[in-house]
Amino acid sequence: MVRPDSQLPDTKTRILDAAERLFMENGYAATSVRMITGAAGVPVALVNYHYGSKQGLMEAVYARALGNRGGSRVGYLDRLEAVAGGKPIAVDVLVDAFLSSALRLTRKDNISGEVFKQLIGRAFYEPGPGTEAFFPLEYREAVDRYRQAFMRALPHLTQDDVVWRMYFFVGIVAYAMAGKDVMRMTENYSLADAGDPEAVMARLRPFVVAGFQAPAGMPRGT
Amino acid sequence: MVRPDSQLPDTKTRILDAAERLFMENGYAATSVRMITGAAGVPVALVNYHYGSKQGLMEAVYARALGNRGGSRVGYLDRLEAVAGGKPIAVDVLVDAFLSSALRLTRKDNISGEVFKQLIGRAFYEPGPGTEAFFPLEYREAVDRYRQAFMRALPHLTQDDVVWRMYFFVGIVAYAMAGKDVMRMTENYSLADAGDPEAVMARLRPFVVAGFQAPAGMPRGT
DNA sequence: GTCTATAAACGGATAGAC
DNA sequence: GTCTATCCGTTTATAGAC
Repeated sequence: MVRPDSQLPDTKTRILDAAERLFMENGYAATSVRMITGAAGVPVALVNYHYGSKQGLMEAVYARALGNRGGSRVGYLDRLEAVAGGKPIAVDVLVDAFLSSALRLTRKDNISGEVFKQLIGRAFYEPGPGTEAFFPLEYREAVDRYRQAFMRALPHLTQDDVVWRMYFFVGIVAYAMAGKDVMRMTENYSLADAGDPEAVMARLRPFVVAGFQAPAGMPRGT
Repeated sequence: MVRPDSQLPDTKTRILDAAERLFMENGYAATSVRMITGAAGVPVALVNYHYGSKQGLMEAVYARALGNRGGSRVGYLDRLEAVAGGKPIAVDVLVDAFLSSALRLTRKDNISGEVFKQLIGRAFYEPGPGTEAFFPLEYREAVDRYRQAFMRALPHLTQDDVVWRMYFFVGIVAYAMAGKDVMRMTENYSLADAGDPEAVMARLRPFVVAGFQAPAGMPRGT
């Protein structure tokens, strides 16, 4: 277990690293165990030895990527509300907080921020193991807390309005994280800052904030 | 080829119907040819006979779903611009037009609107055959035309701003169409109108319009 | 056009030596 | 913990009868 003088990570970690990248690039079903072990330079059998099955490996990938973020997800919001002292928090602050706590990455592990984000984004679209298990449990509380905060900040909106707009917000973020950009927008128009998460957030913020602050949507020809 | 008195479609169409549904539900890699032929009630060999390969079948699914929409995609915008006579078209009208021409379905074929939408949405997130080939070619002109129209309507924005906001717009639509709703938002909050495309569009419109009209995003702490 | 039978390769998982 | 060899089911695709 202890190998302080080795250059490469141990086989268990190498498998996880390769799986993370390949699952992210191709998706779960289109990635074979042999592709993973081939990329990691280890024999196939080690996947089952270390992780039990392909599905177990996928779940380990998500477990490492999410790490111990469960607690810290609402921690930031807690602090904001403590400072606000009962008064509503401004929408732009909430949008930033939601983006940061959901996406911002300050890990000690060796996973890169880019990979993490695409991995999370993929969970929003691809059916398969690893995602169903923990996502609702981990995120449900955070979503509800933000919903309440947004409703306090936007008293002109109904709960349905707020939930829908959070849904759209999540959609934008997921697409920015995991989307294929099939219209080649960032390519055809050579958006210089496409690869920089901070820059994308800067573009995102005013769009989403204005969306939240928009008048309520008329349910039907009103 | 001609079977006017038969109750069921011919085998070629039945295969395409089943493939469309299963590819949509499970994704390309997770759907086997045998699942498709099993659902269609035909022997496996007919897939290769009619479509050459599994990939050919996938491409046929997309080809039928997109149909002859190529020409009509910018047709609506053409008419709007003719009516406007050189003056900018209002943002909300452009948003509606983009939604309608990209998503609204008035097909004569037997494909359902729901299936079509999820199929297109899936193209935005899943790597695999069928999508790369035609999407840029079919949509590039439309995207560029709308970009120009949005820029005329929003003179305070740079081209990068407009393209980014169109990108966010597409992201919302794709997520609303194909997303897994992994946070169970529409479920936990029992959004009554989640299944109704028109209702979702009504919720979407004010959010996106306000987002487009927002002040320009500051590239970095300005 | 339709079907059965089969080919040839690949999938995940395991047994057992080291 | 690591690795080779293998099992066995499933995969796509095809050959050839009807």
